[in-house]
Amino acid sequence: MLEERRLAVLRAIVEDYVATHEPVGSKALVERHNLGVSPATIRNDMAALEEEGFIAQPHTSAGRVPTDLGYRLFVDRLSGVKPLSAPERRAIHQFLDDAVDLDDVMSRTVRLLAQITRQVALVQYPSFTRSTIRHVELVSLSATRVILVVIVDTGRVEQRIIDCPAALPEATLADLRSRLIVALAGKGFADVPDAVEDLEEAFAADDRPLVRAIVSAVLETARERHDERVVLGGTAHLARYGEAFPISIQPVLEALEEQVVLLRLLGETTNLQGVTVRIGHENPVEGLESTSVITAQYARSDHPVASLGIVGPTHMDYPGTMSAVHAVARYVSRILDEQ
Amino acid sequence: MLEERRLAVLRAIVEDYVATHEPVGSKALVERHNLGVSPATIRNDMAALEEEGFIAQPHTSAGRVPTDLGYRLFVDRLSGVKPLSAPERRAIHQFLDDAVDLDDVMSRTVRLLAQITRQVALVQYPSFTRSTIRHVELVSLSATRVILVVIVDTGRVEQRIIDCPAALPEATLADLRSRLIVALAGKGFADVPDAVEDLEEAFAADDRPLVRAIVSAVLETARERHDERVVLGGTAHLARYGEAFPISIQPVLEALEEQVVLLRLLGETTNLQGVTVRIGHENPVEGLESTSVITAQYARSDHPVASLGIVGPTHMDYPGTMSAVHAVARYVSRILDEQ
DNA sequence: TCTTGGCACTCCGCCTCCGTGAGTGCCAAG
DNA sequence: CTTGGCACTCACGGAGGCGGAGTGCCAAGA
Repeated sequence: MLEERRLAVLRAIVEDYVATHEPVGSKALVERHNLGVSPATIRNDMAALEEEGFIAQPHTSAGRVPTDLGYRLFVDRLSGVKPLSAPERRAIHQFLDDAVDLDDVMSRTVRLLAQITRQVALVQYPSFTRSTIRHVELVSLSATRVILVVIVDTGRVEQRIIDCPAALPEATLADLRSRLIVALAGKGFADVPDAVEDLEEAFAADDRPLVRAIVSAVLETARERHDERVVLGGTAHLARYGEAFPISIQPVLEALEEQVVLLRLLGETTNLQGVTVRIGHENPVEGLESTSVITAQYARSDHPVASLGIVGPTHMDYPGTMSAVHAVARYVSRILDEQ
Repeated sequence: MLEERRLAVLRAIVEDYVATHEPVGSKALVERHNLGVSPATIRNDMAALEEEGFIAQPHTSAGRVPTDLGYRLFVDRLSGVKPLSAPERRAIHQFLDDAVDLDDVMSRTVRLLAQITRQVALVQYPSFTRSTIRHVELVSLSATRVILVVIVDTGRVEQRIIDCPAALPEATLADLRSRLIVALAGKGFADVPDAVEDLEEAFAADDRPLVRAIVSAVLETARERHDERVVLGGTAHLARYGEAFPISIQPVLEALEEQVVLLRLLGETTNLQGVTVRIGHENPVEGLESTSVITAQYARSDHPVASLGIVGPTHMDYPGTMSAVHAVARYVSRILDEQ
């Protein structure tokens, strides 16, 4: 009961601070939320909460501001699920249903997510490594150049141009193509090395260097996490918080320019009801200490294939943003299944 | 002689303002540049320059700041070419020589350009419409689904999945594939409609709906300026100018999110020694009134295929940035020719 | 043991005021 | 046309002075 009110106070502080971006005091708190006690009582609770590290004062005789720990507790135990508004649902449908191909789905998703959350949005392309190969094609461009095309069940297509060490007979190419298809179709990317291992032996000694060149290109395509492509959108939202943003937005923009960083943000997804929240210093990335990242995985045929999410200031509307991210991820999964 | 000194004064004002980002006064001017006359004389020149609209005062009794018109005159008549420094040249080589494929060239170029100019960089993918088709491939995924792959001489590969109205016999597909290759190889995209026009007639009536579906996909690929893809980098540089940036960076970030806007910026390239400069209000885009855009075309086999460039505040180092953009464009052309 | 009103205290934010100095325009003399 | 002199303007920065929001503590009441 005592403990309970303290949590209610923390919740109220988070909600008010997110709404106003200003330190919140005891008096304002009892006025806006009917807590049924006096400001003095609240002050006692606040002192306790501060002692425990959930809130802090920017300076003496100012109101309180939630700490990262405070937001964490809020997200874990205090925030209910805020259902999306009807217009938001409609926006999701309208936006994504018109997508014509995978590129389109990805770019529409990132714009959609940025728009409804009013934050920076990240969307990762379906991962190769978690997908299966649908088809492999070899097309000769010239005597010594071949283009390798790999088609994956999520709709992704990856190509790579191969320079052969010597002229490549059409017959050999045709043979290799059909063998590759047999060896790889339906396989996951992790299985590629095993699948192509013995391929070379089926060919005459003369052809082997050529075959080897092509096989190694296939292997590289599988190994190289070329797949891990992330699209970014809504960076303009960062500039919305003039001085209100804890620090300069420059380090944030810099961090977001690095594909590696984006992957790291989306990568480590520990599932909490499908949505992961990383708050402030919990982020594994330098420059994003004063931002929170909310991500969710999306799936194809119930197998997770990649993640999407948003980056925003720690003082964001967690319930609303979490359900938006969740909803978009689910809807993207549905779109992928339809195709 | 009189006219000449006035221009020298304008040049000095632009140079000082670009260096300091602070309004420049008559006294500081004679101190830093040896103009051989007294501040009072400079003041007369300044009054004349202001009258003509080349400079302005932020407020009474402040120094002068160049106007868009002033920068324009500076760029057109006053700025010499500033050669790149050795480290910059080296950076260009190191950065771009390692590129393995077109995607890699594009992403390296945008990072390079952002790094050496310290501005936001834009790089457009080689345009389909200005390229010729090297190869066309049709691969069946299932009975009714085919993937169309178009390979272009700049190294770009575009694919599209086609849903056929009925099952597609392998023989028909093979026939169509070879006819398409004959009809399209070596053609420019503008010629595609003519080239495929009569294709349908070679097939049996039963097959025609299928053929038509595929041909129209080919046409769409050619028509749709899907090609016009632009990559963006270095947005963090926008945040460098804290309050120094004329206005908020938000509208700039917003404008740069729109692919259409990026294309417009890169599109209208009126050649001035290979480099185009658009200053402040000369920009055809809302939100970029206080930025300048510097672009250059790059080529493959001496035919321009696309543009690249940078966006920065109007008070930028024009000579240095122009030669950087120019140099990178030329080097990208060279890389494309090598492949 | 918890709650509450009272009270003194702190300190940020904001306003005003004023001095300083950089910069200007004008003018008359060279 | 150039130059030094001069009066004028105005942004900027620091000092000072409130006002008010917010706190912590305490003693009394439930």
